[in-house]
Amino acid sequence: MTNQTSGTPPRAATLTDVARLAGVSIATASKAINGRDQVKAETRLRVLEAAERLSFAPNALARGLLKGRTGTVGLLTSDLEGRFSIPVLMGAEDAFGAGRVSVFLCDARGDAIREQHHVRALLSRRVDGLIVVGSRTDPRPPLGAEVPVPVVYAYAPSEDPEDMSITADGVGAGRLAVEHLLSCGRRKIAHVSGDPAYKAAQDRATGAAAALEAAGLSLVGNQTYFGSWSEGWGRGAARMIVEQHPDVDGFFCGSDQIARGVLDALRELGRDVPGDASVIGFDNWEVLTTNARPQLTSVDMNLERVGRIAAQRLFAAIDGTRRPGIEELPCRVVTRESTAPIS
Amino acid sequence: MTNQTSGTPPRAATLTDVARLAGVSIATASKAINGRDQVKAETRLRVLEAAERLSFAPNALARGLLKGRTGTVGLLTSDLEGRFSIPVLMGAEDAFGAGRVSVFLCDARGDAIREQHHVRALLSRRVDGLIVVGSRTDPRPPLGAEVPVPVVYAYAPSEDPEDMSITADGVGAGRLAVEHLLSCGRRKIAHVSGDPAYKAAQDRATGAAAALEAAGLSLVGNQTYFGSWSEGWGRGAARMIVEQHPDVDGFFCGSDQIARGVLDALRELGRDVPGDASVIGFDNWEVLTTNARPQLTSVDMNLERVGRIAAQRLFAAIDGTRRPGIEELPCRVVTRESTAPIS
DNA sequence: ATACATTCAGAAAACCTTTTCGGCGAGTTT
DNA sequence: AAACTCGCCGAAAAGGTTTTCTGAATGTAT
Repeated sequence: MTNQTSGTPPRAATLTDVARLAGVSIATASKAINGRDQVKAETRLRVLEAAERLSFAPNALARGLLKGRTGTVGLLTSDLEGRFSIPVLMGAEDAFGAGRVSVFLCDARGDAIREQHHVRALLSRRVDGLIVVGSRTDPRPPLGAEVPVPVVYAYAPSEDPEDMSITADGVGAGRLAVEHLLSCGRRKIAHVSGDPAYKAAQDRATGAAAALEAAGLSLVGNQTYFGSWSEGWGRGAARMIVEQHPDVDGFFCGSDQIARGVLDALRELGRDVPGDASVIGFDNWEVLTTNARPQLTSVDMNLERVGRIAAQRLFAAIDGTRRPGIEELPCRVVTRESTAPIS
Repeated sequence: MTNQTSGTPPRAATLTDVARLAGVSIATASKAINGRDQVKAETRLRVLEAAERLSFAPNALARGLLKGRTGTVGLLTSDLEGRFSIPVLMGAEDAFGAGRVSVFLCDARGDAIREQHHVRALLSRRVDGLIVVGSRTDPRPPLGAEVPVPVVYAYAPSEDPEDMSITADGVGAGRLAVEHLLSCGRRKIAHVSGDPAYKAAQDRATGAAAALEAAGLSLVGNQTYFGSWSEGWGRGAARMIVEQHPDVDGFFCGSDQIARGVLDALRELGRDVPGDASVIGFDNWEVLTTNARPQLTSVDMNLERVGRIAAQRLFAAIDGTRRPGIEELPCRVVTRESTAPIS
């Protein structure tokens, strides 16, 4: 009999069972198990043995009911599909797991109604706090004032500056990327980005322009080439730029997909990377960066860290230390073969 | 005042509050809210109004404690990193969300110790059931007989045939892929796969061989070309195969990454796809398939469906209807530009 | 007017744990 | 021997909900 349909008791062991088996009261059993004093060493041992024998696990519901804290949090994501939520979620899950907190996962799939529904369900389960994970860095409407527990917004900050938000520093990322290209000796740098409706795209462009200006330079073509976040756009943009500005020697791409397209186009145009031009991508998406030819340098937003910090802020808020405002975490450049000093 | 630090009561409304406001007993309030009879229509209305005013949400902990059912399940994944767990997880979350069940997410990161720890935590929270999601189709050791709630294994089946497992039909998938190539009129079909240590790789090879045999054919080179799941291997394998078997006209690839490599190599060798050869990938990973040139036909394992069905089976088991055994769900071919009848 | 059925509201128990407080017995002091 | 102190255990309450059962009030039949 390997499964639970057979003889095993359908009911999990309770403290009463343990106490009875150990021959003590439930009060004593509780104290023994929770390491309180007021209990003789020998008695404690008896209780612990009994608990072991019954594989007793204290009922977290009862405990939560009593203490007013459940040790659970809600993780509300707007789309699991996209690749940005997942790392944030992993970071948060990681941080909570270490703190004996369990995580409720809800996917609202970008639907406000569903989101409200999930919030209600989570509150009814008496979560101690909430993390709301978005898929873009554009600010989003807050959940509403009705929520009686602390809320932290991750990646997508809240529109309300009084809320707690953790996100990635897009402007800084743009600066970092360009500075990296500059440090490779590149001077004719083009910026191929995605949909200009994304705040992320605008921020990076701002940072890139700032870094160039600080070096007394400006973008090739005096503009950011906005388009879509796809390989196809990367290919098209690269061809166009090379034709119009044959002296281009650096590409800052808004995503790794775009960068893959740029790399492909450059190869087909007979331009060597990184010999003739350096290319840096964005997102540091392993499957794209390490399989590229050459392997792609990319900006990593440290999304797991965003998730971890969000978890920490939520912890603090639950303990009474609220720190309102938007916290922008720095990104980092992961260097691979596609960027190198001019040879 | 937009946040929860200010005036709002720190305590959520309770049934007692509602009852007091409505001027009835908590028993009556409970019955009114839960739609039981034994309550005059007019009274019910008063109670519901009061509940609304206080934005009352019944304490799920108390309810769970009382009824012995919490309406929660645990979703135990071995790695969130990999791209196979996520869709399964989404499917399950979807199915549960619709059934007013909340999901605890735990990532064991492939570590058995951490897994045990999470199982204990979940049992202590009195989940009604457990779904264990793996990242490979190789059977995995079961959780152990100690678990007093139903368990369903998803994607990675349990080694114990008495457990409930839902996975994808690898053999069938291999057959489907080859049949699709055959239906395009291809006769010289090569199979480029990944790490032969994966059961998935073996199963698909088995299915592919069977389908060819049924057509009186055999694989190009009379073997599956095993390697790694990477683009690099796809490129290398394609070059080798074209050299040794110039008449090859179909490639069944073990992953979309491999397929991308194959496509790249074929283009560089001057072979037109799908003119000279059809190429089919595996996993139907959007970012790879739709950005490929030409867009890549691929086998989709319907992983969301795997997750949904797992959730349904778990539901049934919780309600007492256990259905032991491994259930292999069919895959499907998603046709794009890279496969077409010989022109 | 009496016996009875019917409708609706409330009291109380149960779920399981934690914590406070009272009490009992043993050992110590004078 | 009396008065203490100290260490250890158990009774009981609290937390919020659901459900059963009792009881009160009203309406109906005789």
